[in-house]
Amino acid sequence: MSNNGQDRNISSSFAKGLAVLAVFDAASPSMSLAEIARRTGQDRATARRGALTLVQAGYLRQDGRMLSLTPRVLELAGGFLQANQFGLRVQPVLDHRASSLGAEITLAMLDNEQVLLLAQSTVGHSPVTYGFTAGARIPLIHTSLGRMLMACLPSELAVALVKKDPIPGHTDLSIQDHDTIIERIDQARRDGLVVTDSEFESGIIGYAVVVSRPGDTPVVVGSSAPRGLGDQHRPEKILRELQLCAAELRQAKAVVGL
Amino acid sequence: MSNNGQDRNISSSFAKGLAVLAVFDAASPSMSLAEIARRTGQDRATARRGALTLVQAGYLRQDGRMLSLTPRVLELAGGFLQANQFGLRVQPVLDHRASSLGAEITLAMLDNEQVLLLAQSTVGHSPVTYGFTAGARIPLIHTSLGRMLMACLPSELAVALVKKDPIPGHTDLSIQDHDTIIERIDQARRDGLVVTDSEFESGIIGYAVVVSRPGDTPVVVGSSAPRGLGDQHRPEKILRELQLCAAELRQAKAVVGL
DNA sequence: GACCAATAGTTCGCCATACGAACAACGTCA
DNA sequence: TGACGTTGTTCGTATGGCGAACTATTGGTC
Repeated sequence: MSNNGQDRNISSSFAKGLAVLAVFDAASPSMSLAEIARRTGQDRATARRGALTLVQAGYLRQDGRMLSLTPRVLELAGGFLQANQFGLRVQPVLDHRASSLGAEITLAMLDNEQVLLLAQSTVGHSPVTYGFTAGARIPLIHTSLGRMLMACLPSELAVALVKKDPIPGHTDLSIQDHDTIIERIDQARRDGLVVTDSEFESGIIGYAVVVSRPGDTPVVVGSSAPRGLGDQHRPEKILRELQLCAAELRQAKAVVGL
Repeated sequence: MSNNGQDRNISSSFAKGLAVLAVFDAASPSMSLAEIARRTGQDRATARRGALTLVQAGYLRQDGRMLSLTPRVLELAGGFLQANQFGLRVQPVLDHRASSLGAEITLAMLDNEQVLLLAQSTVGHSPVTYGFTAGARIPLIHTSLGRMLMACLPSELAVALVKKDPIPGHTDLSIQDHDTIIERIDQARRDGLVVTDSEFESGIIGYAVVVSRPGDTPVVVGSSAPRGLGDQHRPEKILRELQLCAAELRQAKAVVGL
């Protein structure tokens, strides 16, 4: 058979190998060959070839039968971060604002129907630390960042995303109803900001505002604070600080063409 | 011919594709197909298949004839960072110490005969900002981090690294003589610390100390300050703070088995 | 510890797939 | 305008990857 659906321009072996590399995430930092095969849906032999190639290239490390990522994968991300001048243009803004605010600020965008964290400020004595880092992924539906990102999309796309999967419940305050969530997203679109309360982690209030200009790839910044802190952490102050942060990022032309 | 040197366990197409992904660095954030082919030493057609596969997988973005990395590559690094709990164990230590010190602190290791930056503290009002980020690479020979890393290696390995390439001169104070550099590395091994002056960037003094335990993969922390600052930035204080930082990282068991 | 079952890792013949020479499509300088 | 260097794309061929079959390892039961 001459051409059974495969594009001659795409290298399927390469794509399968990439899938092996991508399957390592926070939930499974170290896996056996069989596990990799299961998670990628590949034949064990195929997964093996991919993994051994990654080991030889230095991206994967083999301890007995377990495989895990090596620091070399950072180099791949480093290319992106330096190309977009994150160190010069993004991080200083996040850090400065976070220090005025006294809480972490996170920069995020949409990727693969999840929230992809791009950068994170780090102030010394933040009251709340999740341990999320750049490159981590968090859910769309029940986070302030995710809601804000969906609000940047055309309405029908956002609706499709919400209705796509059954909605999980992270806490007992997680909104489970499709229509209520869509309504919140619409409101976020009108307001240009989002506040969520205890929907992803109990007792934590999440805030988010838009960074990107309408039409560009959606990018947002957000922050979180435990419920019931003193005057200093009033929602208005946090949101104002986030707006300032977003404005500075826009001005620095830091997030163009992501 | 049955087996002309190729290992049946390694997928050469995958390895070539990875080379395409890895060729994007700070110096060339956006490249044409022909340029990728040249830099990877691959045939243009091969480079094209690799690049198109990366585009389809979402790691590369095509604007006209230029290709550049997408934020999705961060996800790969995210897996590593989360697996090693950088957000929880490393970043807070770096940030806290950096804030006492009033200067950035960088965590680094050896990769591919260069210094690979693993993590970087971020204090709001640092006097000196290079804009380096995690995943960036800097030279071995003329940086404090690099010298300290080489000092962690068996002597003959360090010597081999120094003698391998002709030594570039970044500034007019860069040491150009093989033997002098080897001597400095030996001294670093004895002292457990390194100080360099203006060898990589003029007017900047670099400091570095070891984090890893002897026998483990070498990991170091370092900092830099412009020459001629006030009392607060005396070398002793910086080195003491770095030693504290290294001790805390060891205690947090944060950098085991990299 | 001997047995078995289930699961994990590895080999090898066949054929789908990736290689690269050849071709086409731009630019661009004389 | 025509000749040339450069870049992107096609297609026949041989080579490298697929996966069924095999072997090794783990873990549970008597």
